[in-house]
Amino acid sequence: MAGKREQNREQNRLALIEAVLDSVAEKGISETSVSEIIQRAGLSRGMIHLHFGGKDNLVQAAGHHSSQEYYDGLEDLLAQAGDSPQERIEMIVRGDLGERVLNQRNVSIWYAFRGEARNRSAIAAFSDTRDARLRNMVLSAFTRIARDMNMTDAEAARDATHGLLALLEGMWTDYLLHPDRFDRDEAMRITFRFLAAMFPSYFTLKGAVVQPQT
Amino acid sequence: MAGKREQNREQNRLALIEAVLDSVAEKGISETSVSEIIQRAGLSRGMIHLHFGGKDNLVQAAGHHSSQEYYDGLEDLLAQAGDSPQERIEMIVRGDLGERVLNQRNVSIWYAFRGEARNRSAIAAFSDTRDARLRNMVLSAFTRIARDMNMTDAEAARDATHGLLALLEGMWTDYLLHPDRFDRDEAMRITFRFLAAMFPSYFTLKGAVVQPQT
Amino acid sequence: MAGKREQNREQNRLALIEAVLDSVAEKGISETSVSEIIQRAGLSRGMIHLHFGGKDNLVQAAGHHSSQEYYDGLEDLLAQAGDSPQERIEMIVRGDLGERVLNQRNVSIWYAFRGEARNRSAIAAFSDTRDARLRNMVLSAFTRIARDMNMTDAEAARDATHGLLALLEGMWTDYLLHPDRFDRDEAMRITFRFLAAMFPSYFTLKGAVVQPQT
Amino acid sequence: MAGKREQNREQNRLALIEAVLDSVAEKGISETSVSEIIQRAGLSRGMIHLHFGGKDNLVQAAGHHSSQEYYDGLEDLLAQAGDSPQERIEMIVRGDLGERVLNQRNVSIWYAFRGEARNRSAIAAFSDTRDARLRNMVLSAFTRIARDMNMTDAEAARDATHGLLALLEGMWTDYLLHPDRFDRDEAMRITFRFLAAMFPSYFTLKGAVVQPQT
DNA sequence: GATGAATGAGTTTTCATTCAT
DNA sequence: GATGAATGAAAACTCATTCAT
Repeated sequence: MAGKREQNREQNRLALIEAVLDSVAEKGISETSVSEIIQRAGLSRGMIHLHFGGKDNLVQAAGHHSSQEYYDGLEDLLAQAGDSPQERIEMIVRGDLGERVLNQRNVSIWYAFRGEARNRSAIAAFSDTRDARLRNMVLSAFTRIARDMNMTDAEAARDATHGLLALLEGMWTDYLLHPDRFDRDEAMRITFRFLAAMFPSYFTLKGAVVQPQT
Repeated sequence: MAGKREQNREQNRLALIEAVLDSVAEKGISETSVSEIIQRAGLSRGMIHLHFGGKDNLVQAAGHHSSQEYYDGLEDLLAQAGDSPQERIEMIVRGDLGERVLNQRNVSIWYAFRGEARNRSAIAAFSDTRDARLRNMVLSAFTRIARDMNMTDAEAARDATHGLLALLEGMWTDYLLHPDRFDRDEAMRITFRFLAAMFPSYFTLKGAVVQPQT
Repeated sequence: MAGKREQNREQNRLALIEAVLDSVAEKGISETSVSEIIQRAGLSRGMIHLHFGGKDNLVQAAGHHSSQEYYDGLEDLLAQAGDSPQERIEMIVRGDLGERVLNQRNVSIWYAFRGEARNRSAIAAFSDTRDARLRNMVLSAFTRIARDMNMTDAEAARDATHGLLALLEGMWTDYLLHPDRFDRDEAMRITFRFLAAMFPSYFTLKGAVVQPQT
Repeated sequence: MAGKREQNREQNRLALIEAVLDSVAEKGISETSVSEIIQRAGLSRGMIHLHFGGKDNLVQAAGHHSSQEYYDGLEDLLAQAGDSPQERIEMIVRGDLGERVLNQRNVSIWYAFRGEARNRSAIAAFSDTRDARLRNMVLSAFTRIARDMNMTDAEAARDATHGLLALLEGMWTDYLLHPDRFDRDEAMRITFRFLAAMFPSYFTLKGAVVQPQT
């Protein structure tokens, strides 16, 4: 079996990354030691330096991996979304606030990495390109809606984009600080309330208005 | 002179706290070592244990200090605000997005502590009690507005509170990740756009509507 | 073809030995790691243990190889030398200070092994047995000269041997410490000056006096 | 006692250096680990990094120290030497081959440091200035002798200097490789034989001719 | 009270060796 | 036979804390 070793190699790389993410989520970055990582991964000490050349690189790779997973998940969802702009936006909101993405582990990891300038900037390069794509998707959806509504306010679509994404970010922070009392439905309702207030015939408290607006 | 000693004591305590905050802002929590702190403060190694009994306590005190400063600043602003609920809310928004509060140092510190908060409950603590006070101020303002508007939706005020605070949080995250391209006026406009959409006769893109609504 | 395999085997052994010598010359013994060696040799990690049973054995073999090369070269030269004792001595001097033998790589290797020799008796060993042969060649040449000169001083030949070899050693050290400013001709002249001073009618500043002394 | 701590600090620095030199002499550089050093010095692990910032720096400091001791010792001797050039040269020879300087420990250390390019070049900078001073002392002594002898050969004094120092180096190598069979008197006799051969009325097999030469 | 040299537990890193493929 | 991923003992280094001065 020729590929087995190669396959195992990749498996171990991934096991280390997952171990880092688990540890970061549970104990925080500063308590994520090499010993902690290898114990969780059930691998040997030397492996980290073999595959990543050092702990720091591994931690960064883990940050990269986590960010990649987030964007991949979101883009998967969008591929399934309907064509109307409001449906696409609804999909993003539901994705971003859904259990698969917004959960204790992810939120802890996300904030842990953001907490230190070092990791922040290391991940930023990659994250920003993906973020820009997401931002543009939202922006083009809002632009279509604004055009449909014959809105004269040139900044409305851009502000709505910026505002929606900021609101979703804020929900994540909420979750981080109060995971016990966080209410997913409430977060969703608040978000749609914001959308409904800005684009009344396109959104309701429950989500997108799917029927075409006459 | 006993008073002078006491005064010096307090000065040193503060110098250490500020040194921690500077270091946390610049290097992050995990690179904020005792050596880093005393070098910045220009004080001796033993000082930390003399005044705080250990590094962890000092870091915690620094976090506490930082959050206290934030809420103190906000309350100062509120003391100057008009009586109307929309003015009080405007004051909070302007305070939260103003230069004095929303700047690189503060944002870095805030996120650094949050990144570790999950694991160090001691750090998490100070974020909470005060948080409730701000939340209640906003909630009571929105409740008054909702009552004025004869809103039937029982959750509107609570949702608006939650939404506004989340939006502001999101703006902070924006600033954290892209301090260079952050536009304070845009953030303000977006926030008021959200408020204006929900409470049209109380807010405009520019801020609170101060005149009484007939 | 069985012979080809055998040939390849020998090729790999040699490649490893040369890689060790290159690394020792450039980086020193303590920085000559297995990784360094296999990278230079372009062979696999396991090869070292396959052929030599471990790194230490390989390093020792490399030292042995290097010293063998030195003595082989010297004996080649002597085979070409004239019969007279002064010619044989001249040959040794020219060989020892010539480019083929006295060059940066060799000197670095030589001193690197000597630096560790005291502690690793295995390394010390190969420096010794061969050394005796060289010493005896020189000694017998000087003994013949001393007898020819009717020297009464019983120790003269032995002292001359010891002195000449020490002088040559000293020249190597000179080269080691200042390869840039080392002057091969000067080294040669000094050596022959020493010989000419001790055995005036057998040596001049230029080398051996070849004509028979009446 | 104000200076006691400072004094202790210096004592510990020195203890570490001596421990390194002992270990290098006995076990060689590659087996001189931090654990080995602190055990010999009876000090704590952290001390090395406190005083020297790392093992490498300590090892280099030790090399520096050893070299300094050598030159200091030699210069002390010269201060006691007579005025005549032959007496000064005799002093250098006796110093260099005497027990205080030429002993197992020193020779092992000297060659260990020379064995690796890294240490060699690190010490070279300092060593070379001192070496140049020594070399000049010898050169000026030989120059005076050559002038006294009305020697026409312009290079004689320079060659004698170079040759003498090379010969002494060679004796050290001898000692390194065969500490058991090394004979200090023989080394001395050979060296003076070389000097006597070149400057007959100034040196004998026993040393300098002190009486003025008519 | 203040200092900063000293400690040593705990962390990251290196690297010769092993062994499944 | 050859490979190179995997191992883990041992190495270097960091750093909060202590305590003699």
